[in-house]
Amino acid sequence: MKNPKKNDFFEQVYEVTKKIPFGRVTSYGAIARILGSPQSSRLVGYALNNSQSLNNYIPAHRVVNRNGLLTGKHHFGGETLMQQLLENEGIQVEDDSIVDFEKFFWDPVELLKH
DNA sequence: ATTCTGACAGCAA
DNA sequence: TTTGCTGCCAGAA
Repeated sequence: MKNPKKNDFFEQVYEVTKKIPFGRVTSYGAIARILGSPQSSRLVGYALNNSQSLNNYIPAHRVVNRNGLLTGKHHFGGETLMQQLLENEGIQVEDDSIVDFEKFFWDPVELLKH
């Protein structure tokens, strides 16, 4: 995934998101950071939004903001769909916020070290 | 070509 | 502690 010049930013976001382990979550900022643009976190959310129209399965529900808040839940159709997806993976969600967020947080930087 | 818009993050009040 | 403003950068219009 180290090919910043030819790969689309969006595509890189998808790749990282797909590699989020089951039952783990990460943040928009973490993804932006791993792509070399720590301040493009907004673009990450923008990309995930676009990903819904793709055929690829992208676990976008595993991406939340830095506080573990389900800021993008409204883009999952229902009001509780995103939450249910997370709970289905064993992640507790309370008041649109992930319980023990730090505990489930997965930093994409893990991909770089083999 | 120019303007507007975010599924964010950081910092100032 | 909570609320609000600002920077960011790639698409869409």
